[in-house]
Amino acid sequence: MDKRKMRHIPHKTIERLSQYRRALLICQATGKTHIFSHEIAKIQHITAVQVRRDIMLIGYTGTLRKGYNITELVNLIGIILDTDEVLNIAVIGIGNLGRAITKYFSGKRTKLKISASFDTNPDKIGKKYAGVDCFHINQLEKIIKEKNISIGIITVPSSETIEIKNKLVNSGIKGILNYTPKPVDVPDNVYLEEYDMTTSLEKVAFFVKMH
Amino acid sequence: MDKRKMRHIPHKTIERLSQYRRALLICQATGKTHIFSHEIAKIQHITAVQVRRDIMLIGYTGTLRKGYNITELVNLIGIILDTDEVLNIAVIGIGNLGRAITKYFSGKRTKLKISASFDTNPDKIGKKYAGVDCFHINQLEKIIKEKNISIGIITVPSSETIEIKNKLVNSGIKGILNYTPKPVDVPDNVYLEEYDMTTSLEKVAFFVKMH
DNA sequence: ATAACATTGTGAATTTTTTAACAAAATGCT
DNA sequence: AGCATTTTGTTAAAAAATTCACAATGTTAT
Ligand SMILES: NC(=O)c1ccc[n+]([C@@H]2O[C@H](COP(=O)([O-])OP(=O)(O)OC[C@H]3O[C@@H](n4cnc5c(N)ncnc54)[C@H](O)[C@@H]3O)[C@@H](O)[C@H]2O)c1
Ligand SMILES: NC(=O)c1ccc[n+]([C@@H]2O[C@H](COP(=O)([O-])OP(=O)(O)OC[C@H]3O[C@@H](n4cnc5c(N)ncnc54)[C@H](O)[C@@H]3O)[C@@H](O)[C@H]2O)c1
Repeated sequence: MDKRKMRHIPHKTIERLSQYRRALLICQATGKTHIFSHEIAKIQHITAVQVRRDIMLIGYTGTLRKGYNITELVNLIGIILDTDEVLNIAVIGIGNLGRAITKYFSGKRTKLKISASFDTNPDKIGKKYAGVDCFHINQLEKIIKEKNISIGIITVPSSETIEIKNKLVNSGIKGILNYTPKPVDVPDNVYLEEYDMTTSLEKVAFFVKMH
Repeated sequence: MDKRKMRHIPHKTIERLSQYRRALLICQATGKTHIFSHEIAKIQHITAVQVRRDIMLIGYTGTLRKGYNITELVNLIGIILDTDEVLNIAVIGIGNLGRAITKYFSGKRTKLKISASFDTNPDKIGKKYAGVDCFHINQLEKIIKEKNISIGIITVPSSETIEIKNKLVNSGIKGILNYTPKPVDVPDNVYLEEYDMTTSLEKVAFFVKMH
């Protein structure tokens, strides 16, 4: 699967591939070797056609009446989503959310590794959280370069968001995942993703209200 | 804006309205009274047409060359998204993530209120987190009914997810926001939203890899 | 007063995403 | 072997979401 072809995979498919892989790994752990499109669909609350279409788009082919080989499919998704080398990640702000994230990723996916965390609180600096060292924020640029960190996750109080974003951008970060409720702007060469659970919750509230 | 009309608002617009409101409230706090579509667009990293289209869909009209009245627009979004009464929410599992969420919502939006939290750890039960009482999980059904809770946020270890989901459904919950990496199934009358940051992070990683 | 400009609102066009429909082929049943 | 069933892969159709294009019209500058 070359880069030209990968460029044509829709954004939505990329998201679903990540979700499929998680579901597949869970199934794999139960000893299953093959899975049908409708089984994946059930887990993800989507249609079987959608699953088959996504799998078709990445050029994988299942076996008729047997379904998809889980190991092969997982590997192929890995070829598309994962980098060749481990991708190093930093968490900025090791409060409740930062710790939840760090713990969640520790010793998990091989290709995504939280390699450092940063804070300003002297009680936290020098400690390890889920095995990850916590450094003072003014070491950010140095450590990012040293450890070849390419993604930063922002979990500081929102008053600090802009400053942290600037520090990350100045350190040459490639991608930012911003979990604070303060939207940021980044240069074109930095990929930005923002998430605020207020939106998820308000969406649930809206559809609850609408029955 | 009656319910019939609201049903025709696309899902994506609902999400963006929530985001617009957050951005508008921030702008409002700085003393601004009006805002242009391209200003909202800039904050949200989308196009101005998209903003105008969304605003058109909810039936609001700006002033030519002056933009949208922030207060009026915020109020109208409130009419669409918010329930009339306060909507009570429970957080199940008051670990790192549960506490981050509880803190984030405490004393924030008037219409969404975290009214109770639940855990099994005896050290946590009876305590308050960001002003919210923590109860033992076997009080779930009782408290949900007593406090008229309609949405549950699941933040327990993923091994417990299914059990908690079942307890919530049996207690008559209307909506579930599942933050554990274990996908769940719910009956048709319960609205479900799931979020796993692995997907966000893998998406960032993918686009970083693609330049 | 006039020209130049900025901004909204929206019909039409385009693009993206999802769904429907069904042929092809493997499996199992009788 | 023949038939019914299941499941994939894909083409075509439909639906949803986004963007284009521009008329309408208020504002500012001269
Ligand atoms: N996106 C979401 O859904 C969501 C949910 C909950 C919370 N949040 C947000 O996440 C952020 C963190 O929430 P939390 O509950 O973990 O808060 P917290 O107060 O527990 O943690 C913030 C941490 O950042 C550190 N910090 C402060 N200034 C810093 C700086 N300049 N550089 C480095 N570190 C700094 C603090 O010492 C603290 O450890 C907040 O902005 C909150 O609003 C987002
Ligand atoms: N969606 C995401 O992006 C994301 C990010 C980080 C963590 N997570 C997930 O969120 C969950 C919580 O993470 P965390 O770091 O807060 O974990 P944690 O261990 O700090 O918290 C879990 C809490 O649940 C409680 N608990 C255990 N069993 C329970 C039960 N049966 N009923 C009620 N409470 C129970 C524990 O006592 C603990 O307080 C995990 O499943 C984790 O994988 C999701």
